[in-house]
Amino acid sequence: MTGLREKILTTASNLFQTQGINSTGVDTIVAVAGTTKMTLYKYFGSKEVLILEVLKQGHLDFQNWLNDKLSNNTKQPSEKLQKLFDYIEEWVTSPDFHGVGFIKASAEFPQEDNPVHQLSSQQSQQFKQYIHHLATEANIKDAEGLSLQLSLIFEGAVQAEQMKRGSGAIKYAKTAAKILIDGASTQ
Amino acid sequence: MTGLREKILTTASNLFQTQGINSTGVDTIVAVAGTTKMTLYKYFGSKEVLILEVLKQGHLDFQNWLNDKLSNNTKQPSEKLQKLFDYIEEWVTSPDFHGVGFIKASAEFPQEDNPVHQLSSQQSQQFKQYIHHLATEANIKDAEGLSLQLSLIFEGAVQAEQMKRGSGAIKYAKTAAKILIDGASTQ
DNA sequence: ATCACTGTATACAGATTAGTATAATGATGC
DNA sequence: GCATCATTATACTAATCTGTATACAGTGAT
Repeated sequence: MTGLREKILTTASNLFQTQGINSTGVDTIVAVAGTTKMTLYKYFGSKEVLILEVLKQGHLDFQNWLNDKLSNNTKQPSEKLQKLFDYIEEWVTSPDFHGVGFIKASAEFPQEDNPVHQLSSQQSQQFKQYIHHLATEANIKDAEGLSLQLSLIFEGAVQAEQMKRGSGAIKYAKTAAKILIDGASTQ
Repeated sequence: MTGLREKILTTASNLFQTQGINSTGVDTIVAVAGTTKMTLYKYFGSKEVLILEVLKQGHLDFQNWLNDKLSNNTKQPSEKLQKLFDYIEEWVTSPDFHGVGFIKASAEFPQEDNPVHQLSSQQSQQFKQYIHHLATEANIKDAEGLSLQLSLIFEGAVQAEQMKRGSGAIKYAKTAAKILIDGASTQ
């Protein structure tokens, strides 16, 4: 049971979030994680691989958490959509919230042929599709439009919350989501 | 009439947008701008100063453009709010749109004590206040809430449009804005 | 005890970065 | 013709970065 790989992953995730990805050197990561570069490069062949793994892990954690919450606490499909932003608020305001990786990563790696950009773009679409899935299950007519709008609000709120913690942006995002969902439901 | 300072500014702005700020070296900027580092450092004391000037210029350009559009094409205050996102769409889809600086900058410089982060955070707030001003003039009751929601949608749409050009995100943002404005108006 | 394995420690290579020092160029005005 | 000024060209420093090479320490199994 090594645990070192995970230690490096979470350390890198935190540093990327607080210092930025490009501004965080490999030396800093191993120093904070309490290991050496040799070990890091054994588990992750390059810094780029490490970045990709951090993104994958963060996305997986979020999706699993959200899916569990919705599965356990709601029964009807329409309820899932309604409560979506309640759980997003819970996630964003939780003390161990360390940002949404793909939003920052796409800003730091804007070139479309870059693997990091491609993964974060893909994750962004994946999240939008998840909302789309919830919307169609809830019998929303314009599921495509609503899911795009809700993902816009999500990204905007996370961006705002990242920019200034405790700004309350997520609260207004929640009410905006409710309005848009109601509007799309009675159509 | 030098023009060199402006040439460096616009070149840097384009490169920051397409390649990222941290990924764009000073050597690249002067090479593309067709000048030398000596000249760049004469006009801008450091790369950080250059970044700040690029942000200031971009924000100024956007605000002037938007303000002129609203002043010339609308008469009643409520009309301004209604047409806000029409002009934002025009701005975002224009061929010389090179992104919204403060959104990317805050992602690349997440540390709150960083001057670049502070400026971009300040510009984000300034834009929100501008919407707040439009909302109060239009006699919106919860102007604070609506302006926050609209700025969320704005940032989300720009983020999405930056991530994938021509994604159509701005179209759905526009209808979302209309719904939220109407909801806040009849309250 | 020896072997295999994981991780440490440290030094280094090679590339890239921001920023500076110095000399040369070219145009303008007097 | 001469001085002034902005700009260029080029070389350099010093720091930082990713990634690697090498020698060493500890641990567990047989």
